Amino acid sequence: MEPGNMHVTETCRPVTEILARIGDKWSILVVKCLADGPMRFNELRRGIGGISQRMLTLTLRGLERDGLVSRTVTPTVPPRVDYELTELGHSLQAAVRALGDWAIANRAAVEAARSRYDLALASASPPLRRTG
Amino acid sequence: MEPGNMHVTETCRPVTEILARIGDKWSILVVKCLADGPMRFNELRRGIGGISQRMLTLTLRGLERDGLVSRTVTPTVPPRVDYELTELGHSLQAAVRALGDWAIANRAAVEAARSRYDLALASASPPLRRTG
DNA sequence: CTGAATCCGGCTTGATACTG
DNA sequence: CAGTATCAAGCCGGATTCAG
Repeated sequence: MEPGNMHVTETCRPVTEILARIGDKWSILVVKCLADGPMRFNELRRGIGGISQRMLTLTLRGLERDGLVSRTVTPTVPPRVDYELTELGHSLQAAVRALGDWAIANRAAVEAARSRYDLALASASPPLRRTG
Repeated sequence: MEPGNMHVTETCRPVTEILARIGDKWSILVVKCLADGPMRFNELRRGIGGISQRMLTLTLRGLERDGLVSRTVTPTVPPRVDYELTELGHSLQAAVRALGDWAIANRAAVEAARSRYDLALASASPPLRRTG
């Protein structure tokens, strides 16, 4: 297996793995949200919108586990917990931006392709569709 | 909602969408596999390894629908179908590479963080864990 | 305020069998 | 070779409830 001829799976495993982490429904949103600075739990919750308490907790735990986010507890009477992007987290955010740029730049193209595909399908596949 | 203060969800929706497409279990592998040139169905299947016929079909359909992959049928006796990255697909592949580079560069750091986290958890959370 | 525990429905994935 | 159809299993995510 010389370089340049290695199996695709080899080259991709890391990508697939990181994608498995940030490819879920909320991680990216959380990371983006934290990009501007530390935030508290419910601040994040509101900032993201639509995320359940459970999923925010789960997402945060996963991110923390992988060293992307740090969690700071201030044991005041109403407990205060701040989440913040680690250096690793920030570097990831930067890498993700490339994907974001692509997404923004090509959003229209993708949607157009999608429409074309769906339309072509609709006028071809339905059983017994005739010209009349 | 002035720029610079727009809701995170706004900025991220495109990213989340593209992530929903390529964030599944196989899309990235397929795209990477096709990066080197056109491939036939079972070629891809072997090249990826571990993917079921069904999932390859589904993944390919999705990619084709979004204009990332083109499908060319040659109606010979054993049918021949070639899949190829479109220009759009290639551009995506380039964007994804940034993420891939990050993943490769920081793989160790992530795994280390993971181990640390799991270890810290193991020595703290189990009910009634004592020093003895 | 932050978070854990539980219950549950749905989507995604996979195994298998069948078709052209 | 390429693809579809069907069915079962598992994980994900959401709502709700309880706790420190």
